[in-house]
Amino acid sequence: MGEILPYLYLLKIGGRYGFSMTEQSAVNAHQPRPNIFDRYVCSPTIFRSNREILRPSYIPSSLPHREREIDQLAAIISIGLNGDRPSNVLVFGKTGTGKTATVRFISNEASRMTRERKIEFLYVNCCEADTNYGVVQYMVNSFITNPEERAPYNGWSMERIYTLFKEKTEQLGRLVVVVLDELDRLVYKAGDDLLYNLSRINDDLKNSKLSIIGIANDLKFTDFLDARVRSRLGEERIVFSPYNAGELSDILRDRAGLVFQEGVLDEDVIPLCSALAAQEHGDARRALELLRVAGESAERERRTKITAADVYRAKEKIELDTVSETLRTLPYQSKILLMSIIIHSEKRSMMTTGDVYEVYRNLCNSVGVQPLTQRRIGDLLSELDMLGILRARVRSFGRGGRTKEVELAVPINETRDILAGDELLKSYRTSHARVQTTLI
DNA sequence: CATCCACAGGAAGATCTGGTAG
DNA sequence: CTACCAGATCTTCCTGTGGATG
Repeated sequence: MGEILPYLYLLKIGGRYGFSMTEQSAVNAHQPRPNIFDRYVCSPTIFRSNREILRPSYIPSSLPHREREIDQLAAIISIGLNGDRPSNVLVFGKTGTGKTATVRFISNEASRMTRERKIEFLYVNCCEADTNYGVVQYMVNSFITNPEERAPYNGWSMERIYTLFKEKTEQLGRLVVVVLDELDRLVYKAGDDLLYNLSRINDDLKNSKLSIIGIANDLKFTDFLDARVRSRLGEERIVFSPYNAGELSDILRDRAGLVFQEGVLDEDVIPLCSALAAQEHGDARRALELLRVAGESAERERRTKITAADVYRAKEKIELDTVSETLRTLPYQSKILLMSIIIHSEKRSMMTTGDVYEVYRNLCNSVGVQPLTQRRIGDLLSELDMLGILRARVRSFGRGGRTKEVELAVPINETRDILAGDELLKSYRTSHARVQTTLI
């Protein structure tokens, strides 16, 4: 019998609580006695239509400053409308440069081009389906309408699910364009086996053809591909450059016109959102988010104007929300580790892997959890560094050895509070005093 | 200039999870 | 029930190393 690890159960607690109020729930609000939601369901003073238009999932009817890229991609895909197989394409660009929007735009256009659909687009986000099996399973299931026939999340062999995918593609009898968004993530995590198979699938297909559009942030990910895969996949390349502040302003103005009531935006709001987002590698997604959150905060306070101050506040809110969401969804062991770092930070802000590990072991003991090995903790520290929660850099102290120097990169008190909101708190509160004494 | 500390971090493989299939 | 699957997580074992120090 395997040992039961207690953290598996404790981990379940403290999940996500964020309920978002939908437009529909507002409809049921008129009742004889005052409803608690009344004061939130105010008259439309700020937003005039669906604020979803400001979310990244929304595909607008035109994409300003992406005409060249749209042309390039359309030229490639149009080959498919004549019954031939378009080249595989790799699309590169930083987050929020309009890669996904452009590809989706093209796929929408291609789909309504002819009455009988000649091209079937399969969109897969490789962040959500982030394993080879996961991607194929997702693609197979998007062919299947009957829920009882859907492929399971696990249990099947890779070969079985891949064969089914080939069969389904073949049955379709037309061009299938597979869009693999965030492809670099998949390759880093799961290698290029799937790409190898997909890129030569046409050898086995008679009635159908398959093309691949790979979307990636990182230009260098192709270095990790097998040479054959690299040449087959990168038949065409399109690079999206970041938007500059002026271009971001155009995008924001377009969308703001659709979403906001006339005259609610102070004139410096859009330039400010654009400037802030331009600092972050021209991320349109960020610019739109700033605008939306600023609008929501003005609405909540029942004001009729959105000001620059709202934008600055939105910026802070977004940053804080991102961090606290990351903290809340951390695995249990990482939370214990982070708590150890906080405990140590109260004495000294800089620490080495060895320091952290000692505190961590003590904390595990007092909480009653089996501690992980130092090797593993080293990896977890690197993960927390990647998430931006820590700063961990490798440093040599000569004869003092070579180690990671670790420092907390988020505010200590807020972080402790968020971690303490978890079940961990109960153990931590009771054990805190003991841990403190064992440290000295 | 060799030594040596305190790890870093790669490789391989064990263990566990949540499933299918016979 | 057993055999098997993919993937996540973690351990064991290992070689490598920057630079202060004797």
